[in-house]
Amino acid sequence: MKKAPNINDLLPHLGRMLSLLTDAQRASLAKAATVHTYRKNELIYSAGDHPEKLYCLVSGKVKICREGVGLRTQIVRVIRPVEYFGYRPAFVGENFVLSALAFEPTVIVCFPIDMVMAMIHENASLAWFFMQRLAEDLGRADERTVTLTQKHIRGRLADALLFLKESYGLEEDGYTLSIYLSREDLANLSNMTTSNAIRTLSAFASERLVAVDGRKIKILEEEKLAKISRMG
Amino acid sequence: MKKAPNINDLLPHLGRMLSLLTDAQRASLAKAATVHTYRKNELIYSAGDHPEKLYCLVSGKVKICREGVGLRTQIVRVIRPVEYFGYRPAFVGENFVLSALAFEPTVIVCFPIDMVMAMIHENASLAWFFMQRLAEDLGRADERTVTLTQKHIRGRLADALLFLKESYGLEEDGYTLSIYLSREDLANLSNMTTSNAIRTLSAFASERLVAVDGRKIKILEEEKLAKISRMG
DNA sequence: TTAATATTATGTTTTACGGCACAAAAATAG
DNA sequence: CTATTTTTGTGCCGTAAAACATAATATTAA
Repeated sequence: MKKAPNINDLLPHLGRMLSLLTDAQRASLAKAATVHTYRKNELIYSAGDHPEKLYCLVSGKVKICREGVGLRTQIVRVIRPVEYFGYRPAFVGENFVLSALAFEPTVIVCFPIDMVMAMIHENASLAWFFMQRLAEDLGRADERTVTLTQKHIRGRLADALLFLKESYGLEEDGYTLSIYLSREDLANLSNMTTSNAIRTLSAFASERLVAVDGRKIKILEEEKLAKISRMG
Repeated sequence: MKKAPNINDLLPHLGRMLSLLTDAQRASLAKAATVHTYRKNELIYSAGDHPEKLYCLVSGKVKICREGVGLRTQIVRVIRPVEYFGYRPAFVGENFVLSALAFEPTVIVCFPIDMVMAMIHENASLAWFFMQRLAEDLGRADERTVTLTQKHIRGRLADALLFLKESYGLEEDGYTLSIYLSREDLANLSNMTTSNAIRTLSAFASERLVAVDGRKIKILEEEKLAKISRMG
């Protein structure tokens, strides 16, 4: 039963951000909102683009990536429903530094970022909302830097697996990660080569820490993975 | 001519943050403000502490550090006058994750963070001020992760040197970094061992990219350092 | 002053991990 | 269905950088 995405249907599902607005503000935003759907691996925005929109992920999964030295891609963070993203560069008058891509079929609602910023300037609650998001992201970014620079391969992969569990949760069986990603994505998330992601994941599988079936990954020994992550 | 730090003398030097406040707000903050001086390497706050203050660096230099795996320290960012710091954890109800230490003799003005947060909730301009700081820091943090994970030692050290120039500037001669730090600090900033920081700095010196005299570092070939940084 | 400690410097060894080559399997196209 | 491309899986090799060892200086303390 597929329905065409309709803004008015989606508005009730955009989290508590809208509830922080005055009725007038909410009405203007709703009027200016647009809905977009993306296919697997489709680009949402690209590093270098001028930011015009505030993005809200309604359904699907999104990765925020950075091209590093010599085309080496890093997955910097991931977005789950219902989260807002893509606002940081606009706040500081920069173009996008990171790119956003859909992991899987995805629906996004966009608002004009200038309109949102104008509202932030006259609505401290709204400002507070985005401050908290930024503060959370900054905390995670600092954490991530230490993980990626100081932990060894096993620690980094264990970290990535637990991070995916935290971010997107498990399927009904209580074990299987509900995101299926390629070994390459897994490598980009844990800052290693694809070969090493494959190798290390196999090692985890033979140690019965995880069970792997294609792109399906079951987390069998969360505690032991957490320990590996802590030890480096 | 040494004068005891006096709050009323310092208030005019706390940047434009105070100008965003109402007269009443500014008066309350001024009343509650405290001044603190720190000696070289003295701890300002420590990871795990409960955040109670907003810190404003009036004079001196401060490093924000993180203890990683097995006591390995990273310098995550540095603070220059007049910058505010130490507010992120309070915004998200966490304890400090990072520690702050004085690089050199330092004067700091503190405000009760609860009072500041209350003002943020009713003053969108103030909120906007901190949002911008967070957005800038987040951008730098993402950038830094790529640098530290993907660049080789020479690139990372070149990066650190240019970063120090950006952050604290040069002395009157137009070459000498105005911050003098130990090789260990330099290593912690560029995520390498002290030995490698020493070795690589010596290499830069023999290539006439920098001139080193103890802890005094002259940047001779900024362009070439920038190139080394870009190349990885 | 001498002693003790911290910092800087350099050489040697070890190793984690990237790079590469090449199958095997799976997905996609024609 | 077969052909082509993409993804996954393994093995081997080279090397960047950590680990370790040990001086040679500074710096601080006594």
